Amino acid sequence: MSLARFAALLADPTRAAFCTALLDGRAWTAGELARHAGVAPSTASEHLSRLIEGGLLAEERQGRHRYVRLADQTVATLIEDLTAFAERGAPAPRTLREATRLSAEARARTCYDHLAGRLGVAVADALLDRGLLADEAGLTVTEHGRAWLAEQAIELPPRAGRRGARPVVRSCLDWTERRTHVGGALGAALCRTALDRAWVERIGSGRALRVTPSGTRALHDLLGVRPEATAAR
Amino acid sequence: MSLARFAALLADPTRAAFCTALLDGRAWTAGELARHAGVAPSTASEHLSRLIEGGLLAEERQGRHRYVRLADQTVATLIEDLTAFAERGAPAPRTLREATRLSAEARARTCYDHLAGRLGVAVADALLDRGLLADEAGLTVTEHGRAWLAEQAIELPPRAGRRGARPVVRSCLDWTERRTHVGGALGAALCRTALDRAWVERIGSGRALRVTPSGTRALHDLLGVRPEATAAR
DNA sequence: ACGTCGTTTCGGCCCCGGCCGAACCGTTCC
DNA sequence: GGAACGGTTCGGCCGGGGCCGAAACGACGT
Repeated sequence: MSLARFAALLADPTRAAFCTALLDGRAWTAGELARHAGVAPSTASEHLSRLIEGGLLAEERQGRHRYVRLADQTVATLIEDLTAFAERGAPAPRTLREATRLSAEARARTCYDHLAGRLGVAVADALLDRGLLADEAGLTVTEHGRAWLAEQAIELPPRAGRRGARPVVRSCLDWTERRTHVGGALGAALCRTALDRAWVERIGSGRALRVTPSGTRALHDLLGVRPEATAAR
Repeated sequence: MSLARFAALLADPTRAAFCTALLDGRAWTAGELARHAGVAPSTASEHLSRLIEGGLLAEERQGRHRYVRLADQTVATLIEDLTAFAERGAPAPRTLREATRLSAEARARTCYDHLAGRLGVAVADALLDRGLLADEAGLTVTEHGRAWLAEQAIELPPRAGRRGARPVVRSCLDWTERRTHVGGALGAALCRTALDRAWVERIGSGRALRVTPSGTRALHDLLGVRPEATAAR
């Protein structure tokens, strides 16, 4: 596919809205996306087919539902990068609602399937500070780190690290912080754990997260993440 | 600017052709681009205005000429990334001309203002092997490296490394090799030196480079780059 | 001063593609 | 079986935007 044809997939407001919504890493149904973007179901259906055809989205049919999600992490990164570029130098948001959403996402959000925003960066820093990760020609999990993960009962997928599977740790550049945070299978496992154990919870239907009181404590006790790092300003 | 409006800039075959051509890092005139893309000068003029308005291109007026180039390195990276994504899984080129061009670009090419392709990766590896660069939380020039650059009379711009100026070394992911090569002010200086001293020369009007015999010798003597790394296959 | 050349502006043409509603299909629930 | 529901297909409408040619503009060379 040519560059132009590919870019055209994201060049429509409705399709762009779909992709932005899907950045939360969850699978949405066709109807949810249609309502979210304010178009008729028939319109949404055609858009989804094109996005899937173009390799940006993956679908999963269940009964009468059509679930779609971003095809993989690289798509999520690409869309975040493009958005960051498009929005650079953008004027301050004009509505309070918008300002609140942006501020919440800057504080803590999901980036496809892992943690981003100040929370994501703080966790990455903590893992490096404690020697659980090392930064030598790319991030790697240390021996110490493996032991810690086992201790915390944070499980990586069985095939993690094998040839062909997704890398265990992948650094991912954060557009709000301009800092790297932890992606890859480890990033996904950490995010899943944080949601499962109610360290964080989703705010509304978007990508923004709130760190719960017990989460604040857990992150501090386990990783030394300072509460200020993720508190509302 | 919204994601959709931004993507729309690249979603037109003519504008995409302009950006791809400009990936060679040089400044082209409006007329050259028009002929290159096969459109009327008036059409090209409108496209250029939109790309500049959108921050993708920078212009410089000289007399009756309008020179344009990519706005900066981040734009070049963005376009290379998008192209790589769009072309993933693309079938083998259908024409001999196309196959030749791709193979030449994979061997050695410019990426905006520095060296890429197998040549770029080989040079980056050589700099690391010889301890002229170190990879510690990002690439940095070592003491040894500074001395070597001075010895070779390869000059960095006076403000290099100062706050606000472009970083001295920036690793840049190569889409053909899936390996990092050297960008930033150092990458630009190395590329300029290689062209000035006729270690490499441009093939035709594109981004592809040929390593000259004296270049092969110089790269081997100075950096230990093996001739096979950049010879035609 | 005059012609040439690179570029820009404008008017007008035309097609691509996004949108909807209506009809249809398959699943689920009663 | 029938009704409700999510999703899809199709036909038709409509606007945006890419294209060109004509005309104008400004720089340059003679």
